[in-house]
Amino acid sequence: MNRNDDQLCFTAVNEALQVISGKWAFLVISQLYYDTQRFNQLKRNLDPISIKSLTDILRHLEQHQIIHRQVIPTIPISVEYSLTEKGKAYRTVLLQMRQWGERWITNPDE
Amino acid sequence: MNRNDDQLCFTAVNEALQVISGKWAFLVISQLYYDTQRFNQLKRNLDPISIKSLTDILRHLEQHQIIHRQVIPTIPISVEYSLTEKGKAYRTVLLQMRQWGERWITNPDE
DNA sequence: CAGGATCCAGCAAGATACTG
DNA sequence: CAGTATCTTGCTGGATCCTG
Repeated sequence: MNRNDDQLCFTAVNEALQVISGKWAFLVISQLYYDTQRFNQLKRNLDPISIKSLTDILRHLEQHQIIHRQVIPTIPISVEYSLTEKGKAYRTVLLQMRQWGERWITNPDE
Repeated sequence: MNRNDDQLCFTAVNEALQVISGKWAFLVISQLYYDTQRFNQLKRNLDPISIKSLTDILRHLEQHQIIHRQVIPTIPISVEYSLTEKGKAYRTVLLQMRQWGERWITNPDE
């Protein structure tokens, strides 16, 4: 590993940080990993999230192309949210966080 | 990779997220990776950070045992900040973020 | 040099009411 | 069902002044 491999690129890391900024982004991504979900389904699973917070974070993730929003023109309308490839790839970051967390929280003294 | 390897553990991931919450934590960790640094040295390198923001984030990282604070009783006093092992290990998370960022920002369409 | 204390603006996020 | 609109509050982060 040379110095370049080791350096952090501000732009790249910052983009990654913005994706999970806020209180709920990580949980939304977790929810969508295994299933496409509709709005109210997400709301139930993320209880006690407010409608506003949920819509805000969904818009945020959509702008960053982490999730895809598909409107299904039934009556009443329904909207499905799913992870994009970019969003699915983000899981490697979250898994690395989990690893670090487990290593240093569960067994902090080893 | 079985399902368990793939699942995100809320507590572990959340701890990892709290570490880099806020605007400056990531940059402080970057700064300290190669060198121990004193307060004003950090302040210069992180310009335009305010004194308050810097002290806040240093306290925050110290509480999470990411950095170590050592007072050196010279006159005037000087204080050295360095990464703990836990803090150094966090770099794997940031490097994973960099990788993801470079893959999906620099070449978003591949 | 390395902060502590105080004040304040701006944004995040919750509660509530309403709509196609 | 899936939101939008509005109001309100709590916290983040910057500016300024002060200190051992």
